[in-house]
Amino acid sequence: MELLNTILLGDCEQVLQQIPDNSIDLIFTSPPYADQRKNTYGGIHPDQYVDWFLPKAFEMKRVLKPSGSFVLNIKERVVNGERHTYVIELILALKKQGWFWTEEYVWHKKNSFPGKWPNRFRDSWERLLQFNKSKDFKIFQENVMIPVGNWAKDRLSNLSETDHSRDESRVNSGFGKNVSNWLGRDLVYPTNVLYLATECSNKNHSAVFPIDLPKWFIKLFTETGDTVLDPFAGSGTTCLAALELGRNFIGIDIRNEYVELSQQRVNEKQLRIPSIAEKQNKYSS
Amino acid sequence: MELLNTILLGDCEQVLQQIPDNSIDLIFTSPPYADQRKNTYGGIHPDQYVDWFLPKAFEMKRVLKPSGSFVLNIKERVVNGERHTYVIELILALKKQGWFWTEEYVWHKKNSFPGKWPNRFRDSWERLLQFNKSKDFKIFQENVMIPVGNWAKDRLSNLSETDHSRDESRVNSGFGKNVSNWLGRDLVYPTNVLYLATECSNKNHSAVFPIDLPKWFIKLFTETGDTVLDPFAGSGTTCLAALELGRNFIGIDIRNEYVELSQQRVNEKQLRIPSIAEKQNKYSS
DNA sequence: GTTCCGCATGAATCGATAG
DNA sequence: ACTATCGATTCATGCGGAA
Repeated sequence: MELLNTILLGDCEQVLQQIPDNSIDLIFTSPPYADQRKNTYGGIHPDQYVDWFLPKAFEMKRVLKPSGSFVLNIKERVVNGERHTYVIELILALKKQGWFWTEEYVWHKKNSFPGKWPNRFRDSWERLLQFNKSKDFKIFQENVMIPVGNWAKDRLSNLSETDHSRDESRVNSGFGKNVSNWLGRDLVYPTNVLYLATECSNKNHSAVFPIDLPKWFIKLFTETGDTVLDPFAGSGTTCLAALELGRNFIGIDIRNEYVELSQQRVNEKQLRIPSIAEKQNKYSS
Repeated sequence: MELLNTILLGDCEQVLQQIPDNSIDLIFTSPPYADQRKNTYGGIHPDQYVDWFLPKAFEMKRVLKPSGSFVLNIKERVVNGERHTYVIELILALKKQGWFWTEEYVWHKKNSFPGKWPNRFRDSWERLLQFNKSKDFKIFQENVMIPVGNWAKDRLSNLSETDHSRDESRVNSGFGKNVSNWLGRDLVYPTNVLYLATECSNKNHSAVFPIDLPKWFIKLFTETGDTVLDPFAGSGTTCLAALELGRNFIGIDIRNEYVELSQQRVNEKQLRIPSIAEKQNKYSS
């Protein structure tokens, strides 16, 4: 498939039609949040969000393998003093479309957006909704195992560590660590809460989620050589994660500048790490 | 009101009718989870959960003051390999009943229930749904402020500290700490994720949530002398929390052995801490 | 090379002001 | 009255520059 390892320009509802049935192993995406990035994305009104999303989800369901998973990163915004219901309505609508709602993971954000309001605190978590076509989906739980809880203790006793102050501790689900360093230690399974920080000090592009987020689900739900799709690719973080893990990727975005940015980030990565580029060639057709 | 500071026996749908309109400042409760505690509570089938809950919520809405809040601790269970939708359907139904869905807090459990399943990880979080009758509800955000985030940094640079390994730091929302120790330090507001442990070492009763959970919301949404209601009191943790914080409480449970247990726990607390008992007398009518 | 400090930067929300 | 825009608020992170 010549679409592999490219970023495609257009509305995913149309672009997805180029992709064959049952050809994708994992869809990981963070769609534009309702009415949120009005300036850059057109802005979907909360009341119309479900109707806007459903036809796209229909195509996603078609291209996903029966063994594949669909992970949706989303959070409803506050409208008129209360949480809007478009996300939970979307869950019900996707079920009606034939998806199984397998699980709801939580991304507990280390650094949430600051602010103070009279009736609420800072929003420090987002949903990661897992949907499946079949109850018999691929999963590789061992791939995301983490060192047993007392790692912070070991680390802090080693005084040569640079930044004692950053306590990633037991709530950290093993992100950003080279797990191979922990071979020989006891590994345990993580939970359905992922505790990690947003990457906010980016130079040009503002990734809305850290790369460790798609990486975690790519490791959990796919094998080397599988294909990952992000129909709302944005700055291309999902594609980059797939590339770094030796998976194929397909990205789609409706905004030309983001397609170019994603392609550029991916190209840089391929050049910078030849071993990955070689791997990549091996798996692309 | 002679009902104050008692645990009442019966189905809350009926018992609540004894309570006057607009007389409760906070409802904090963890209702029986669908089909979960079948042996001890009768067990409500997931598909009937909303219908079962709604008439009770109607009475709760009647007794709650317009300035009050209703906090519902709940989590949907897995049915047939996927998350059941009764909780999100309940949110929609409560909105239709006239409640505002102000916020969804997350309880991120430090120590979640152990176990291993082939298609999911341990469930490490629960929902804390905040509903209101009015958008102009009482809230005292200062009461739950926590020490500023660089706690770990300050602490770790002080090498005389005994327990470096206890990095509860910023994800800990101040639970279990005596905040008065932090006077003079900078305090910041917490987020909408509460990170605390379950209490697993109970003697006779199995509390489904730690006492710090109701305490946090009692401090946030009520003042001394206000009245807290738990219509599914269970082992009485909410009532105990209210008592310890100098609030009045009303507990309701349908199971006689739990009413007795709650009453016993409350009595012990009143005897053990005379100052609280005195306060209590002052505020009960 | 390390450590420390300062600073910009966010999937935000509310209330006031302006059209 | 209803919608659109703008300023104030707030804090963990990661970067760069300085000691």
